[in-house]
Amino acid sequence: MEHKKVRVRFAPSPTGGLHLGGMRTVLFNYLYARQHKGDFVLRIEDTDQTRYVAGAEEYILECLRWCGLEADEGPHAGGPYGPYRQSERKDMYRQYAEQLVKDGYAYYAFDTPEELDAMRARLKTDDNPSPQYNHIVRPHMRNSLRLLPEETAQLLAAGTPHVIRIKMPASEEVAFTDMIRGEVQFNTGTVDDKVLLKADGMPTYHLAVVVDDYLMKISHVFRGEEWLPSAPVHILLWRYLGWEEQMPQWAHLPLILRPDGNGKLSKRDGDRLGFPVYAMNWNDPRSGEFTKGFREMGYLPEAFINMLAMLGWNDGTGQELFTLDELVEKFSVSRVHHAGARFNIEKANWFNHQYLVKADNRRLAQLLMPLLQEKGVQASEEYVANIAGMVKERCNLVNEIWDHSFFFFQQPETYDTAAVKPKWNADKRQFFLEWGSVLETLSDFSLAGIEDSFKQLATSMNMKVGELQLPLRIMLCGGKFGPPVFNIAEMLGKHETIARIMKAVPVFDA
RNA sequence: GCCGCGUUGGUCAAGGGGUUAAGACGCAUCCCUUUCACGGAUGAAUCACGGGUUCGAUUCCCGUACGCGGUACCA
Repeated sequence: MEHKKVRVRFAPSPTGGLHLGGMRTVLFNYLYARQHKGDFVLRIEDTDQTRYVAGAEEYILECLRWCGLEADEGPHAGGPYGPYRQSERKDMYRQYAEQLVKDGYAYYAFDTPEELDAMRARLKTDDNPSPQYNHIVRPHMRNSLRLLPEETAQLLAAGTPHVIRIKMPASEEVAFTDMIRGEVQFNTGTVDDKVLLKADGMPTYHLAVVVDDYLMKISHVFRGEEWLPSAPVHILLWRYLGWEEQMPQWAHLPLILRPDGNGKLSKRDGDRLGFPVYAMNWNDPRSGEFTKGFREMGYLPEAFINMLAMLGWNDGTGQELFTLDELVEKFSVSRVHHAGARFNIEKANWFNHQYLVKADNRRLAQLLMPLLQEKGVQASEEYVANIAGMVKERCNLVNEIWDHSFFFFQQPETYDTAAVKPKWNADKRQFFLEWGSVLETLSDFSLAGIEDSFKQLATSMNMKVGELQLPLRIMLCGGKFGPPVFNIAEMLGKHETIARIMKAVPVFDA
């Protein structure tokens, strides 16, 4: 068992956008697999036909691709343990459920949804708000445990709709060692008789995970903490199916919580608080609802991943910036925090800033192109790259580069005159007019050339350089922002610089 | 209700019987810069509560409180 090859899986259900928590589960699976030279499998858990959403699977694949966390096996890549969509494996599950019935670990239940509702309504009290179908109530329901064998046989023969439920022992301790939490124990008496096979012949999650993890030789399961309560069901299934020796090791990851208040982070929180929750834009074909994702908001995938990794894990040294390779090398399950972590968009922005500053300018230019096109701007990639390099350190998101550099692409329409007018006078006006003609004849329109001419003229006119820089900035940008002024002038080029000065002077005069 | 998992500054968190209880984000002040940012410096701010155990508990044990998760023919 210790020598078993590491095989992990990410098993989402294709029902909508992939959010933060899901992506972090992907990450941890990926890190563990790579670290142990194992396999990372993607399995689509689409056993609920009613929740199927067109495009969700492709969307998930694209999210993994964006982050560079692609699976080795899956519906997209194939592999020796396919098919990797549970809907395509439908026929494989029934036999296991039947075997469990035969072995006395499960039973047929013929209760209709209405009968189940009635049972719950009848048993519901303040002390027991959600009655379970368990060892206490099952003797009173329509199932093969209570019915005579011939009655059951008859119902079955007649094709009566039925499910197969696991028969949880009345009181047995089920314990296991969670890789993150250590010893965890449950009493089976508190767990209900989960449905394993639904009336439509599809397995539920509980049966499908166990069967598929077994068939796909999964060695370690990383999943959200919300699955912890159903772990005893899964463990019993492994045991009842006779596969306990092959059972994977469990690791229940802490949840990612809302930044404010209480509860698990949801898409709604993002909408309400104005930050993304999904990895990429998601357009729900059913509701028509559109949700913005990290990618389109201008986050870099490496920053996104780094941020996700630090949400619940750290290496103990205080280091916060890690490349994917470093994470692969340093990740350790024992250092995963036990408690849930509140998501903090400010910190996410800081991570992105770190990577944005380090990012290659050509790449930033390419990422920016769609936005520029949207703004109706035409510029060469080289020009955009230079500009991105100039302003990126004052941005958190790729998309913010525009907000800090738009004046490179279009002349100011309005000016922050309040910042210049109080100190605007004839001398300054004269200075800019003269400097304009100096620039005309300037052969060396380089940063140094521009700056020197500016300073020389200022000195010769007995004026303070510092007091002239702000007006110049406002002439060129329209306001008090942007990179160092002379850099802007250089980037704009001689003609544009002069044009902007001449355009602004009368505005300042007015 | 029941079951499970948690609880170190506003947030992410290190630490783990004796520490001035790291670091990061954010915030504040200052320096740099006649824009903004970056960078630098400084600062405010934390061991949920109550019992044990111990010479000594933030750290170990037990309770309590609080939070979260689960309690579907959803995953």
